[in-house]
Amino acid sequence: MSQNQDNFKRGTAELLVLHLLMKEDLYGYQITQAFDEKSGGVYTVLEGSLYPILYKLCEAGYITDYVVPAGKKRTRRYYHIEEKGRVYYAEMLGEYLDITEAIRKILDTP
Amino acid sequence: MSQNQDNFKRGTAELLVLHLLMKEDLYGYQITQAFDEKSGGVYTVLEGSLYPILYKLCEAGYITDYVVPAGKKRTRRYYHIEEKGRVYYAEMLGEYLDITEAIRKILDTP
DNA sequence: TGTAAATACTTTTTCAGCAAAAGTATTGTT
DNA sequence: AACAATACTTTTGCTGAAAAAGTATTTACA
Repeated sequence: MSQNQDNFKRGTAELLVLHLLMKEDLYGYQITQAFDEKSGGVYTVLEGSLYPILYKLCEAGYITDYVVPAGKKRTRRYYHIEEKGRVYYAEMLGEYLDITEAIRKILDTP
Repeated sequence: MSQNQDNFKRGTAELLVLHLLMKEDLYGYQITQAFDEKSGGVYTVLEGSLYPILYKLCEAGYITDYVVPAGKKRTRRYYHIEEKGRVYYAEMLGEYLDITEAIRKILDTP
């Protein structure tokens, strides 16, 4: 991934995580997979980026987490979006759409 | 402008500056005005962001500059895009479109 | 059965883009 | 005369994310 693309992605991982959690509870590793699959391998979220986002969203009360056993010793930490998080998501999506629309206007592409 | 929108804009100012210069030579202050007008006041580039971008593009050989008198003591420093810059712009635009398309897919919006 | 790949999560370091802010000076407007 | 707009410059600080390295479990397969 190029330096430019890293910049263009900035801030969107948080938006996209919330979006995915709108549909169902997911655990960390599953989220990285979803990014990869849905984007056709174009959008990657590294673990070092994803987990801090999840921790931050938890602390802010936008999402909550719970642990489910997976195997004998392994656990999966699922994340669940709260109502507060849904409100925040809607707000953030609006801001994203406003900016991309402004960029589209400056580029004057249809 | 919200913190989120600041993030969503990241890297796009450089792309948009090059885009504006594709049509005509412009000087710094004029570029900040163009961002404002074209985006309907939504996308602002502060001078502290714009000028470093222009200097960097000059150093990289993507654009060149020349000074034109404006009044008795004032000058305007115009920026002109070079062929190398047009190539870089096309590349950068492709990267921008690829990422926004990937985001659109993850958001699964039409 | 052993070992490599995939799954699952964590932490640390580093860096680039940009807002914010403050400064300098000229020109136009009222 | 005073204020707003024009024109450019420099400094400081913040933040998101890449990169990288680490730990451990489970599955696939040779």
